[in-house]
Amino acid sequence: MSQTPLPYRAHNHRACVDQALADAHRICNDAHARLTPTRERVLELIWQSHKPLGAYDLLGALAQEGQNAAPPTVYRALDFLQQHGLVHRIASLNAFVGCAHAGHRHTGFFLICRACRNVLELSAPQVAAAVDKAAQEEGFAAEDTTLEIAGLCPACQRESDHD
Amino acid sequence: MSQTPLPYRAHNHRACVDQALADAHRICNDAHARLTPTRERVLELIWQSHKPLGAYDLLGALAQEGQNAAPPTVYRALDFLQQHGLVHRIASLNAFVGCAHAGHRHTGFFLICRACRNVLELSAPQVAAAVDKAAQEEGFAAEDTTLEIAGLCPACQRESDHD
DNA sequence: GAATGCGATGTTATAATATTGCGTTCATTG
DNA sequence: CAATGAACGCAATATTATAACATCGCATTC
Repeated sequence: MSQTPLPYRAHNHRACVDQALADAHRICNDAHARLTPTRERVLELIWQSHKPLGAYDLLGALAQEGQNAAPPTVYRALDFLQQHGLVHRIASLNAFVGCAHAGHRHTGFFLICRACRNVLELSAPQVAAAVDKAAQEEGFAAEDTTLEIAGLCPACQRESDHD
Repeated sequence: MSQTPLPYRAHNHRACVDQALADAHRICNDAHARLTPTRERVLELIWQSHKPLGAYDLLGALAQEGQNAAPPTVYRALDFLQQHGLVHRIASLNAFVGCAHAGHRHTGFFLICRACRNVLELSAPQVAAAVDKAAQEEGFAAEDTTLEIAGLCPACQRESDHD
């Protein structure tokens, strides 16, 4: 784990995918959950892309590989992966990304570049704390937080300066 | 209808809807935008419900009133209302709510009760600040923030205690 | 008053996303 | 090995959203 490489930073992508898969195996093993071939393949596709993938993107990729998959196949795999904290759903995009902190408790939080479509997952305790505090002041019992920030990543800001 | 409680607080609902419509008229007037009958009716339906309404809920309501509306009619009205800050889209629900702070600059932020489905919109500067800070630390230029918190409102927490 | 431009609306079709239900297969365990 | 339950295949359908193009009404201008 540690040192998780990020979209905005060059990294050895193959290694990063392998690491994610290895983590997933470990996590599922510990949870007595079955990381079946389809589930693993879906997770791998998501990590390979490193950008949010829609369910039907995944479906298309599986179809190309000869797996005769229907929508439920993909949605079930995604449900499983979400339940085990291996992927996140980005509500504002109807798409899925690999979880950068699988296995850790965290309130994820996403920076979504509208230009290059990369997504950076942060785990910012001070943000989570501010949110919890605001909720508590209303007597609200928070269970699940969706926090997605669209904008421009550093690289794409430079790009748009050139115009 | 009647007596639909404003999220977590009793209030005169008819007056609350009227107020929202009056505000909307003023805001559109100031912006030289046309709050046409369909747009106004959609906004009114949203406020009357006081809970998130889906586009097809609205479509159904319009149909019942004899308006022969197709999906684009509703989506266009919703686009207009969003652009003028009169409604918000709740990404995690694919639904729409009236904006509680129309006309004010704000980064909205929603507490969504999973039991009664009421939504409370907050404008919490300290949360917005924490989010901006975290984004800036990554060099990310934030443009649009989606912050939606699902959980249980105070009333529904008491309900579930009774079980 | 005809011509023009333009925002709003109507209409049809279709795209994109997601779920239900049911029967079958397969791994595990007793 | 039989029973169990999770996972999967498959067909159909539900839900959410957009594209493309025609039309209407109204203000401006000639």
